[in-house]
Amino acid sequence: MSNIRRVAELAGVSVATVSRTLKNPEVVAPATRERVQAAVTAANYRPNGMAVQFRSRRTGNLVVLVPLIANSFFARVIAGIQQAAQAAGYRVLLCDTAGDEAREREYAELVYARQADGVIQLRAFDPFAGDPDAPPVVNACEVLAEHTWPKVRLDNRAAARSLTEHLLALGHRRIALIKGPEDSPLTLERLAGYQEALTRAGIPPDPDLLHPGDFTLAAGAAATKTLLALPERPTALFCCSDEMAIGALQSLRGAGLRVPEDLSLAGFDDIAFAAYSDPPLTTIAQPAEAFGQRAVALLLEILSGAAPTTREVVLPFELVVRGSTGVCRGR
Amino acid sequence: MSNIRRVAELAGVSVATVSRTLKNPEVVAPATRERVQAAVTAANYRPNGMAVQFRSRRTGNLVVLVPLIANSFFARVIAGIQQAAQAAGYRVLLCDTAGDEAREREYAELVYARQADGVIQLRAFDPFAGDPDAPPVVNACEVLAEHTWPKVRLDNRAAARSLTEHLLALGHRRIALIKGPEDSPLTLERLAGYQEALTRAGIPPDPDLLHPGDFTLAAGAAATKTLLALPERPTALFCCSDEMAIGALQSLRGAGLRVPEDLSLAGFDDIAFAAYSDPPLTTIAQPAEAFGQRAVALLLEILSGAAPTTREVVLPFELVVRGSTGVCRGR
DNA sequence: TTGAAAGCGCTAACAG
DNA sequence: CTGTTAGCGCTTTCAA
Repeated sequence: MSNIRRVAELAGVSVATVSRTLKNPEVVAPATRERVQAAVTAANYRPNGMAVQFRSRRTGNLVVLVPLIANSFFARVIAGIQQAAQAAGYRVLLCDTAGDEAREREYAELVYARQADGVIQLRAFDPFAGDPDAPPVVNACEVLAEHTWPKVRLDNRAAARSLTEHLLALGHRRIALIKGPEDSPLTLERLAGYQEALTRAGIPPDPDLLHPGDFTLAAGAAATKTLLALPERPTALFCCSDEMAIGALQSLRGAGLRVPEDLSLAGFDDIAFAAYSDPPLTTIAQPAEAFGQRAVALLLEILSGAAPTTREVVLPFELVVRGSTGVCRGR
Repeated sequence: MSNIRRVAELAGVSVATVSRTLKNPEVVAPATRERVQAAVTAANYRPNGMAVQFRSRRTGNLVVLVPLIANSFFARVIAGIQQAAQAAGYRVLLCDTAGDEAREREYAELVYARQADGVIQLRAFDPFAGDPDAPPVVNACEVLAEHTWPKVRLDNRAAARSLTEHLLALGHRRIALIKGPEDSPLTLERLAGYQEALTRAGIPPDPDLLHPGDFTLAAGAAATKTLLALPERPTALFCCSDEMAIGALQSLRGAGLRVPEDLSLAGFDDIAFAAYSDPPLTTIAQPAEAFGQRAVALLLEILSGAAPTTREVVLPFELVVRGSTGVCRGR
């Protein structure tokens, strides 16, 4: 594979002229330009990306830290990131952190090593904690409220409130909540929204109706079994992810309960499968791809050196009512 | 951020010695080594990755071309790739090709630009077609049979045959097949396995029972509607992906048909949702993560310059029988 | 065991 | 408009 010098020789010009022809063709005389272009073709020349990066001090890479790539929701976020990054000429270095902070730090190191220009963190964790010269980071999806990072988030509290109000409006009074992991900001925000709605409706909180989960199918199924064993069964079940709701559905069937006749069920995320369960799932739709796109936009803004115009983007959610929730007939 | 020169000054040695201390500590005198290490810490020095790559002509990056990141099956393959690459000190540049050949070529270009050392292609397409000095590629999942690339694949034909035989053993004679895209090798192989099983059972092929799809929920639902409208309805439905099978389930419910009493249903892939549908899905389990891991292993082998020991890895499948298939009671 | 020196391939002043 | 020149930060001979 040939280098710029060979092209220069072939075209009978200096390497500087070749470089210019490639980057700023307009400053090169048409005749010269054509000669250089012909030489480029003849030599099958392609600039050495490593040298270009090295020289121009810009990698064109973005590191993305994802809790779990295989998750239906994050997969869509990643698709959005991917698309926006590509459109802007950036590449995406994907790291499935699997909740492992060491691995997360390892990838974050790439920025120190100048292998990437910035980071998109999809989890509420700061791998650069306490570092004075931490690189540019944008925090999306699960957000660290107290941090100064630019954020892209949903109003999870309002969303959870909205869904809970929907269940209340159907006459439900015993509404169970299958949460995310105990310490996750997502969990806390959604729990707050849920409790807010109940309080407004004058319903005292019942800790028995709260159950932690980890957003997976299995967690939803397991939590549901526990909740069904309560002396006074809930009449509605609000799961903090659609996957948990689909898991819940299995346990409900196992217990011989019909949805929504015996018990209403709702999820969160509106993944593709939500519309295909039996019955289709009432849920909160999140604009997953938009999370990715907006995060990239914010990061590129920072990288361009412009004063950051936005510190926080709050994306809209939508309550999607399908067949899994219905009027409370119980007790 | 400091560079190697500053560390050298701080430690009172040459830059060469600093470099050696970092790469080959054993060739440096212990006393010197310690002085250098102290200087590295003091200066908070981290080697400039771009310079290292440039100099050593190795990027440590692998490009992965994925048809669709959001797909439940590919998400698992990617997780496997990610994990194996990380363990070997490689990073993954992920490209969601969305079936767009131009985009695929664009990412493939990264290798020419020395921004990546090799490519893992998860689709049956050669972005380097006709190029004499094409970079190292490993082809996994959907494989281009006629190509010389090392491959990691499933025996799709045997898998489809095995599933079809399962249906035949249950007494089914009219078995419909919802395929993948018409020209995909995956489709052709699975179709061949399906037909082989029918032929062995002495059942003449019926083109009406074949329907193309694109592996999505929506495609499964749509194809099923068409198949149910046939004058003589099939008694079993074999979908080439679990997502299509779950989509099919919706149309079957819509038509008032019970599974498996009125019609047996089977999928392919064994995604997590397959065990949670109603009824749970009979399917072919693929070792998705292993596809990724083996592909990385093959690629690294090539990159290391060793003579390639393996040209093809065929991974095992497993027929998982769940509740969606049952004895044929129809007609 | 260490240092000096020569680049890797490219870009970007600065002259001309 | 084009060429000369000086590196970017690091690795790696080659001598000492």
